[in-house]
Amino acid sequence: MKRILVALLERAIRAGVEAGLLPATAPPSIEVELTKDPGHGDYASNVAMILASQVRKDPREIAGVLSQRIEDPEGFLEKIEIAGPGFMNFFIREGVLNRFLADVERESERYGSSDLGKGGRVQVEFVSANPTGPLHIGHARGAVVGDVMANILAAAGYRVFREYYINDTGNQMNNLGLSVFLRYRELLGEAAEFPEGCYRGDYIRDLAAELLKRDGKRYLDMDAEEAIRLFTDYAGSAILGGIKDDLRAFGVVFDLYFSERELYREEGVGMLLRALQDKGFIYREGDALWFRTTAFGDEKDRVVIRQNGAPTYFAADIAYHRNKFLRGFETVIDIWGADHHGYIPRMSAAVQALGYEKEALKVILVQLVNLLREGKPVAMSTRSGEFVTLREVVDEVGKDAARYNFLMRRSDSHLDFDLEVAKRQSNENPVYYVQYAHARICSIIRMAAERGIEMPAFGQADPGLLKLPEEIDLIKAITRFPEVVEGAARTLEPHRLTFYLNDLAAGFHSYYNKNKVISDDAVLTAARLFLVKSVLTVLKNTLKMLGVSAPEKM
RNA sequence: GCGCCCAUGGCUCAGCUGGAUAGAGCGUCAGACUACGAAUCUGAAUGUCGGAGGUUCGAAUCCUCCUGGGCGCGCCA
Repeated sequence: MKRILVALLERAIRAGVEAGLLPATAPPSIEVELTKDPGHGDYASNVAMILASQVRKDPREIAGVLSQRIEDPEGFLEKIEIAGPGFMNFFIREGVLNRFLADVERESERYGSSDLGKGGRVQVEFVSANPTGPLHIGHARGAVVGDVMANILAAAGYRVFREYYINDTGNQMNNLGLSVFLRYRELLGEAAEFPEGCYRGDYIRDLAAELLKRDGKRYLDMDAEEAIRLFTDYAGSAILGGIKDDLRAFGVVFDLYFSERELYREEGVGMLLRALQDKGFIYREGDALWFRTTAFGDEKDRVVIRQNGAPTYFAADIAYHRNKFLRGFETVIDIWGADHHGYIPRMSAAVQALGYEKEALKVILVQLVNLLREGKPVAMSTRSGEFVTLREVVDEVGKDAARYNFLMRRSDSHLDFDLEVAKRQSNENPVYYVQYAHARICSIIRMAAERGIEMPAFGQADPGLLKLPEEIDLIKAITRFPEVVEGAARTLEPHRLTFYLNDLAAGFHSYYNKNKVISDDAVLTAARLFLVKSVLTVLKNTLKMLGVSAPEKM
């Protein structure tokens, strides 16, 4: 409906310009919104005021010109009122909105999808935690945000690819191998000092024990460096395997786990740097190579090759991002912890230096999660091994509650996650509110079937009977869904879905408590069943995008 | 010190990129099951949108300054 009104307004503006009643300025982007107050009609637009400010005329006069020029051959509109400082309020004729329920029936599980992305290829890279330990609660939020963002983009018509970057080289991996090796020696009775930077979690000891059981004590006789390398490989792949399992249990599946080691094959990083050097972005100062990121607005230049000849993390990351674009992605979305925000300018600089548009790289920052139990903070520290793992959270509160909770705030704001509240089956827990609406509708449909009432198709029901204010509101909410998905895709804000879902469920619950769907009036029953079925479809589609189950009973 | 983000009822947060009287949930108080599922609903109270200026028909939203918080400022990843 919104789109139709925008089109009508566009045509009216053009007509006004042609008639010489409006000057031919750049047409503003036309906005139409649902009204909050029924006295303002169903939809309202502020175009007249925008136009007025451009041409210095009375907005109400312009609104008058526009509303006279609006052609409405299909008779959507009851009337247009000009109100306040120059709003145009559209009153939709009774029975018109109901027609849009046919869209829901026709598109069914695809309702809400659009072709906004026009098949453009987008890569979403997320989680990307070092395989030095199991995923913890902090990673969980990024995992859900990335996964759902990918779902939203797919629904909005993009071809989406999910990727996990495995940071499997460098000091941290060495420390992992060393940590396991030290535990191994400890198991064999050798005293071990744990240097700074080592990992102390129980899983380290478990890995050491596995190696001991499998291969005995032969690593003791080996050159220590060689042994640590083997331990690193073993521990890294074992931990990565665990990470994959945990993610799968959380409903997060990647198209590709990309190993950083790939980048070093065939001198990939070196060649890239030479290419950048040719473009003049690399210079030598002292024994190090620097990247001139300041050319693109970074506050200082950054080292890519250290004095000791080793590439920095940044160097590898440049190569990785180039690799992404070479694979044909037009847009690359990275999901990072908010503490990495300072890294954005240099990554953006790198992308531009490689010759890509600044907008080709988008970064979603995800803030930290405060893990609570009954309102009290749970202590966390990776190094010491005291942390609540993703696996434990999923086991304790369940996938649905965990995922939903992580989407209840915009991702760049802090989130309190209370384990006790999340598993409580009460009104404090919003997942159930939505799932309950779904289950309730399923229950109504079951009841109808038991009474031998057939589920009507759109053509069989008389949607014109749906004229209660709550029914109109529900229909409006349903027609809003595709816009919500588009909005979430455009702004990269997955939390919009949970807010929408909550609204829709509230609308339904309220309606349900006031009105009977199934009654003696067969025709009315058919119309209402159709409405409720439409709500069900939207609930189901949204929950699916969130990766949350839609139970038929609970 | 410099840079980025944030500040909205008692608490936790939305606010559709400048619109009409700032909205939810939780908590509090008062109500609703002989009704398709009460994990639900209905109603009530609570706000100088951190403060001060500015931009304009119009500001929670944009600009400047101040206060208070978070984060970043490695040849770490």
